[in-house]
Parts: sequence; structure tokens; C-alpha cells
Amino acid sequence: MPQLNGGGGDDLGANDEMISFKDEGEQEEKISENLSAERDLADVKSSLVNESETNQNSSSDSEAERRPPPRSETFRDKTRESLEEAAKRQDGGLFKSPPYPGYPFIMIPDLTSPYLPNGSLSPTARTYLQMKWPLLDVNHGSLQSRQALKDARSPSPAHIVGPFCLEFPGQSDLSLHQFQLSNKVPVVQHPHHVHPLTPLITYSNEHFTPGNPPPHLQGDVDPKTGIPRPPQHPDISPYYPLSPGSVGQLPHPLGWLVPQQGQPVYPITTGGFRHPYPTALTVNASMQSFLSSRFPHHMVPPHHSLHQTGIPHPAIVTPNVKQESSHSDIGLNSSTILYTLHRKHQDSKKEDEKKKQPHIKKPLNAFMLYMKEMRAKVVAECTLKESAAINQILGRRWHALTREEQAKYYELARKERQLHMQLYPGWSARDNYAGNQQGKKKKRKRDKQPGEGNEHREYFPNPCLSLPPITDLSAPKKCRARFGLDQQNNWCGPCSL
DNA sequence: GGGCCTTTGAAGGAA
DNA sequence: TTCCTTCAAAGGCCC
Repeated sequence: MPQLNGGGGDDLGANDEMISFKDEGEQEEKISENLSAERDLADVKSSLVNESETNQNSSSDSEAERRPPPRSETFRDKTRESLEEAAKRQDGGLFKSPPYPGYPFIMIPDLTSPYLPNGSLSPTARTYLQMKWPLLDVNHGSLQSRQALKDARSPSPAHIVGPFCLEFPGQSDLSLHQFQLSNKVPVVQHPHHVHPLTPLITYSNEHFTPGNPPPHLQGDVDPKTGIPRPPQHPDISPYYPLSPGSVGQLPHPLGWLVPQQGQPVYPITTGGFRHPYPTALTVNASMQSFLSSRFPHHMVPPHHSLHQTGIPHPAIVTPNVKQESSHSDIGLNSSTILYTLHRKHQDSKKEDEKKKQPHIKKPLNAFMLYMKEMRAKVVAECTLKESAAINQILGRRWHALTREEQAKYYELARKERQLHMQLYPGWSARDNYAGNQQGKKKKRKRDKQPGEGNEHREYFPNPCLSLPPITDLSAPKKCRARFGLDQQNNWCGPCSL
């Protein structure tokens, strides 16, 4: 396997991670070289914020800006430490004197209340929103945009500046790349028809190669696969997408986002309130539920039923809980029936509240990111549709990747984890275990027999050379079936026992 | 309708 | 520290 070239040992993933961080260290050097340019960038950005602040906001804004960012008690110490460590380790100068309060791994502003009493976005929230989702014209500074933000029903795209990333003269490609990595923006995730490459366009070589034109000026066809890219800015993370039809139904600032390539980014629908990917409202709602369940009530900021940012996170899946009417099942003829039903209603309501807690998905690991990118390509090449077979191919291709290529995905995965950790500080992978899921049936993997499965990989570092054709899923995997009794010297260890 | 398959990696818990 | 388990995505297949 390519990963073994370096003689790193058995743990390939660990080695790759090391490589990833090594590369990162090289990036730090480059970042240092461009520190002055980034300061200029920061000045420009800060001036933009301050300018709009001065013009539009009352003194409360300034006061809010002076206030230290809300230190949520929800942040675990270890999370904070890891974030700080990651910040120190990763961005060097960018974090020494962060011109952006929210960039990129600083504490997230209080998004549960990003608006000031006058209806405008607080500077902190505005900064965060812009950094997090550049599509938001939160920094535009115009009364128009703010008006649109306040008037959630206004779908006016007038203040939309279109898909863009914050590119400033003098900003190095590397820093821009880092910015894009850390502030990928959710726009739209088409459940199955989005080219999976999209997620990793951000991490394509374009961003690693200085001097490339802005990605949004490039064609819509991915040069790598020839598959058209979805109407989404390549700098925008599709991992934190908005679901079509999920946002427009809610009166929030994103209602004004413009359609791209004829497809509405945030379509205003009159459909139900069910949505596969909850919006930022549900993010906040999830955090609200999370906070409520873990911390004293007085420590939990108030939660409003309508979100303020409208930014969803794909890692969240809200169970489709039927909205119960508070009066629908209450009888009117008998007080006894009424009382009984009311009790039942209250009980079911409690259960529903538990179920309503959005399911925050795990951040994707490097291989998952790779799969998302390459799946369509493999499907196109092999005309396969069965994911099991495709995943086998992808698994082999993954091992065939060079260390540098893999490092790219490890880096992306690391960014995703950091972003996920920022968005959901108290989240634990354990939360998603079936045992903690209400009403979710625990999935049980089929028990593997000795000598079956990954054990072979230890003895055949390159499974592409030793395994039967990958499309032949029915081919036996056991060494006896593969090599026969007369070639037991080729059997792997477990099979030889 | 929901679990299984299949891959790798991350994370958490048990030993 | 090591090992094991679960979950993340994907979509056809099967019960």
C-alpha cells in the first residue's frame, strides 16, 4: 500500500494524520510569511464592520462589541483546550491577534441572539455570520440588507452579492484557503443528485495552487470528473447545507437569498414544517435542548421558536415528529375524558420533546469525504449503483492514493471536526449511539468470522492485488476458498489457524 | 419501511 | 494502552 512506503507501521491512519499535520506545519510557515498581508486584510474587514456599525447602529452595538464574547458554560474544558491548541497549532499569526472575533476557531458568538434590540445583527453575530457563511451579506452595511434581515418575509435578492468568498487583494492564497476551509458555507444539499465532488472542491488542488482564478469564475463542470457542479459556490461546504424547502418556510433572513442557475437556493415553500436538515434555528434549538438537558435552566439562554440565522447544519437531522395540536385530541364532552387525554397529551409531549432533539451527525472522516467526492466518478466509470460494491472500489482507491492526496482529505476531515466541535461543543459521538437514541433501533453488524474481513489486509497490504474482482461480491473471502487447500502458504494468519 | 451490505476513520468505553 | 463497538455516506437489495 502506498501508505506503507514510509514504513510508518501498522496504523496507516495515524501515519497519514501525521503527514497531514506535517503539511500543516509547512502551511504555518507560509502563513507567517503572509502575515502582513493578512493584517491588511483584517484591517479592511474590520473597517468594513466598524464602518457599518458607525453608520447604522446605536451605541448598544458598540457596547455589545466591547463586551467579551459570551462564554458559554457549555464549552467543555477539554473542548476549549483543544480549540485553543488547534488555534495555536494551526493558524499561527492568524490567531495571535485575531482581527476577527469569530475567525476561525474562536468561540462562536451567541447565535441564539444575534440581533440587537433595534433589529439589526449584532456586530459579533454579523462577523460570525459573514465568516461562517460568506453568502450572507451581513456586512453589506446597507439599510436595505438590514431591512431584509429584519423582514424575514422579504425574499428580495437585491442585496445579494452572489456567491463569493472573502477575497481581498493581498491576501495570500494560502490564507484564503484556510479561511475557506474553516468557514465553509451551507447552501444547498441536494439529497442525492448533488455531485459529491462539491464538498471537496474546496480542497481541490485549485486552492493549493496559488494564482488560480477565483473558483466562482470557473466553469460549472468539474474538470476532474466532468460532472457538472451543483449550483453552489465551491468554497461553500455542502456538509452544512441548507435543505431546499427547509428554510424558506421559516421567516428568517435567508429568505432573500437569490436562486443560482435557475435553482432556488433557499426556496420559499409553503410546504410543511418538516425538513430533512434543520436550519440554524434547529441548530440553536438543538443546543437549547442540549443545554437544557445538561445545565441548570437559568444558565440556558432563551430559545425562540424561529431561528435568527437560518443557517442549518447537515450534521443535524431533526426527527420528523408529528406536530401535535394542543387541542386536537382533547375531548369536550367529558371532563374526565378531557383530563385523561390531557394527561396523555402531556406525557406524549414530553416524549416528543425528547424525540425532537435533533440528531447531530458525526463529522465525516477523511475517507467519508473522499467517498463523497469520488462516488459519482466511480458510479460513472463502473456503472455500478450498489454502494457496497462502490465502497469496495473506493476503499481500494483510497489506499492507492498518495500520501499527499490522502493528507488533503485528512486535513479536510480535521477541519470538519473542528467546525463541528465549534458548532456543537457539548456533542459527543456517544450521543449518537443507538442506546441513546429514542425509538431508534439499534443496528447490529453481522458478526465477522475469523479470517473474514479486514484480517486479510494485514497480510496483503495491497488488497487490489490479492482480492478477487471487486465487482464480484459473491466471491469468497476466506483464504481457503480463494487459494485452495494446496496453497495454504498464501493463507493469512487467521485462516491458517 | 427498515436493516444489511461495504468501505475507512474517529471516538468512546471496556479490559 | 489495546481492543472492540458504533457511527458517519451511499443506494440497491431483501425481508
